[in-house]
Amino acid sequence: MATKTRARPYHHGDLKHALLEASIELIREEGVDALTVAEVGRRVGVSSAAPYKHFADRLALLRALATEGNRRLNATLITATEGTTDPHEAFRRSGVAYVRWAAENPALYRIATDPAYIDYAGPHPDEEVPEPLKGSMDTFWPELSKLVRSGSALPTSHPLMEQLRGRALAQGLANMFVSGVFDSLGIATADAERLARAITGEDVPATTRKGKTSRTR
Amino acid sequence: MATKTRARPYHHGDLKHALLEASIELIREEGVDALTVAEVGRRVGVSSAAPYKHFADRLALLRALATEGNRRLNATLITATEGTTDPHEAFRRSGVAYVRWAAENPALYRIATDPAYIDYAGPHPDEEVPEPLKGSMDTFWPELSKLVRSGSALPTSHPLMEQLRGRALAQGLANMFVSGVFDSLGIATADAERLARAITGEDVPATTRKGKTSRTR
DNA sequence: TGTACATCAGTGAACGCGCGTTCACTGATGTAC
DNA sequence: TGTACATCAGTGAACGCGCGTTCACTGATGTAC
Repeated sequence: MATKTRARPYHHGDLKHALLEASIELIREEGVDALTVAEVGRRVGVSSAAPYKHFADRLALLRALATEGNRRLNATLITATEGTTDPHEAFRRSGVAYVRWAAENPALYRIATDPAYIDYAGPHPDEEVPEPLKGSMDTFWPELSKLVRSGSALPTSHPLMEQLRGRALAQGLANMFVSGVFDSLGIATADAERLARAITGEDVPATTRKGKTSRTR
Repeated sequence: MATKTRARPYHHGDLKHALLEASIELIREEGVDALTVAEVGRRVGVSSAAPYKHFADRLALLRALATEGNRRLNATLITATEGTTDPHEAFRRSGVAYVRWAAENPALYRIATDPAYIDYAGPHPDEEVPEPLKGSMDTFWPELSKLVRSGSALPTSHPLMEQLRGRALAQGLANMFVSGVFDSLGIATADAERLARAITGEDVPATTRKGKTSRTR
């Protein structure tokens, strides 16, 4: 999709997509606050009014970004669980993948989980339905809602409690990465997986330092 | 509007404190984005330039807010663990208190944990040292940093891993509340504690609906 | 096949707005003698 | 005790800025006949 620097076609071709792409790059480089309609247009090499042909307003752009972020995150989770039949293992893998994705895409992760831009009750009527979001764990939140609101007992071993614990764990760890605690402590992003594994119940072996010649593969 | 008709004293007396207080109220009511220097001044009934006599710029105000938020959160945690000698129980209680505080102060919690406004390596040189922050768990992050960077093994049962797990759990759950998932599902903030307990390993009994003895659903 | 015309996707200038911040000022307070 | 003066805390007007958004426009494309 990388357009070569030939004489710019008078119509962009796929401006909407390009705008989203540029937005993602922008927030990655300069943070969420740097995202302005004008700047995104600038990056794509288009007038500051052009984006309004594809997004009603700034909020619509943010919402589209959130949708795209969730689409990518979800795709990552699905990929991570491929090849496993054990649901427990699948759940753990997706947790690790979740943390890693968040650590690698902090800005987009933030937008994708910001209630201002998403709607847990479903997509906004004026937005396209994010197909892949209708994943396997789609029923989790409604089920949890019903359980809690019924006022019934919440045994620790309840499947929903265990799933919630797993999600909270992953989200909390992801949050730590995104919030920059580790950065300011000098812990590399690459260690996300090690910590995630250790926390989710796997004994993580020592790394063979100095030269990165890891024998254990 | 003019608040009390009492002849306004020409000097406010404790404007700095009043500005922080007004800021907290403002973000609680209208969200973090609504926080502007001008609006805060307006709320206190003071000119828009007045705050600059106490805060160098907008960022300094935000940082002071973050510091104050952490001070309050930490005080809450300390209170929550009073009266227990069992460190395990103390840790769990502080986790529950953490989630509850975050659920009740979402906007302030956000600012207080935003890396843009805090510095995990210590307070900024131009800021006052937040005394109570030097709490009991002060050594956690440095210790974790040393452990991870040493590249040594990370057994699941390692005390630091267990503490990190607890923190991630609390932070994840807090995040869920702050991010509004539960709100949009109709789960009341009051249920924060029940969920937090269930997740941290306590079997939570059914609620006896006071006043609402409805079995009919 | 060519022509006419509707529609689409961008342009570029302009706007109003509220923000952060500065500045010269003034009214009140503290203090030295 | 009073007086003089430095310092402090707040005022109110003003500024430049960049943002979001609108608007009349134009160049390119699609389509009916």
